[in-house]
Amino acid sequence: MDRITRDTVLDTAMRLVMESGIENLSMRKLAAELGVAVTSIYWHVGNRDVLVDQLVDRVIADMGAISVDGSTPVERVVSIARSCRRMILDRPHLVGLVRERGLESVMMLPARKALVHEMTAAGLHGARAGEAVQAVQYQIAGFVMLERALENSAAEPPAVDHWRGELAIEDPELAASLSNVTDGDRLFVLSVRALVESLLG
Amino acid sequence: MDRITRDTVLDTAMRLVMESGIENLSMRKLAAELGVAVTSIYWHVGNRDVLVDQLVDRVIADMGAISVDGSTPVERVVSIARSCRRMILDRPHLVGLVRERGLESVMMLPARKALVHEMTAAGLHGARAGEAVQAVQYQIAGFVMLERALENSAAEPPAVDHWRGELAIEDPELAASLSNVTDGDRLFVLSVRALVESLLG
DNA sequence: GGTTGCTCTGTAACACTGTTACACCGGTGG
DNA sequence: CCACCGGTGTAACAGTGTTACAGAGCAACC
Repeated sequence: MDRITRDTVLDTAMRLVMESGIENLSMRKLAAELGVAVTSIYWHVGNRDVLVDQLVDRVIADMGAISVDGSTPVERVVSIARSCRRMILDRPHLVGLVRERGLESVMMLPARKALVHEMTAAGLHGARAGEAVQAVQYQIAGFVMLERALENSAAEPPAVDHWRGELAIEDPELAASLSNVTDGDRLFVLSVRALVESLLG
Repeated sequence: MDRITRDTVLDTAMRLVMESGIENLSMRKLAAELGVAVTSIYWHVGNRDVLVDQLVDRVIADMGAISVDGSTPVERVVSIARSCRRMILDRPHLVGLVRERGLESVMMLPARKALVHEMTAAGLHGARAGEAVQAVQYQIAGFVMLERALENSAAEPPAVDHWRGELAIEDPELAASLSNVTDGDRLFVLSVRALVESLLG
């Protein structure tokens, strides 16, 4: 009946993903939502993989520039990391998308340019600067991915208690700090600042 | 024909996972490998989810104690982190297993006890020590998860070149250091050492 | 007008996946 | 003998990605 376009397909797919996540997006559901047969989608986008790739591209493309502020180099890098983390967490479907397609590296790209700039401005050059950039990138992306994974599994604690009993911490404040659900932003900033202070010092 | 046991099911499942990964483990393949109908597996283990949970438990259980050496506190924590990373990377199927079941937290448990010990021995107490332990744990688990994800997608680079051209780095050595495939162990040790030196300093 | 050719859509199928209702078979206890 | 129960098999349900094939609609050319 009504003709569909590659763009309308991507629009609807994006909407479905934002509503119920990538794990609930199927070609048949997408076709039904468009009021069309499955084959039309395949004709327009080709594949489920390229469909998801296109969605990743869209999300990446509409990520605004990351903000950099702070007077000291450390504070500027920390602000880059924070901005990057917020950007990713503000798009909850992004992590699922890149994970399904193995495109985790694109999550590290936004910060790359700004980090290179700050590192060289802070006096690092050559391989030293490259390693510093990569270290911070890995910390940002790794932290965010892990954070998202943990928040999904926080409801059902793991069945393995092999380790819980072995801890036997005498320091009550330390034990409380470990058993508390972590304040993500606080731990993130603390970690990044510690890392960067050491890399730049 | 031949009776099967919960243990034989788990043994065979573990073997199949080690051979071709969790993503290629299906109840029917497992049943065929056991020479039995699917329903028998369901009778013995109940579910696919509990099956995977059992496999995770097995892998976790056979992880030996992590080794701690080094004279300074920093070196000892770094050695803990390295040992933990090796333990995870030596079990390539582990990451897939915990990821499928959302049990990423179990990957951080082995290091917990040793890290608490070292942090308190280094003079940290209370919430400070707790935050330090969590920071290092997040860095270890996040780094390893990201590392594994990136090595799988290294073959097919992402289709997004929005950022590649924007970089325009003048420092050739820096550019080379960023485009090179990263030496995982080197970057990992460098990052952990930087983080820990700052946390303990 | 008739015919060809291209774009796009629909039907129906293939080969999978996890899961389960139900029948059956063999042994053990009453 | 018979009933029960642990364990197995058959066959199905609902869902997934993907595709071979047939057909509509429309433009262009003879």
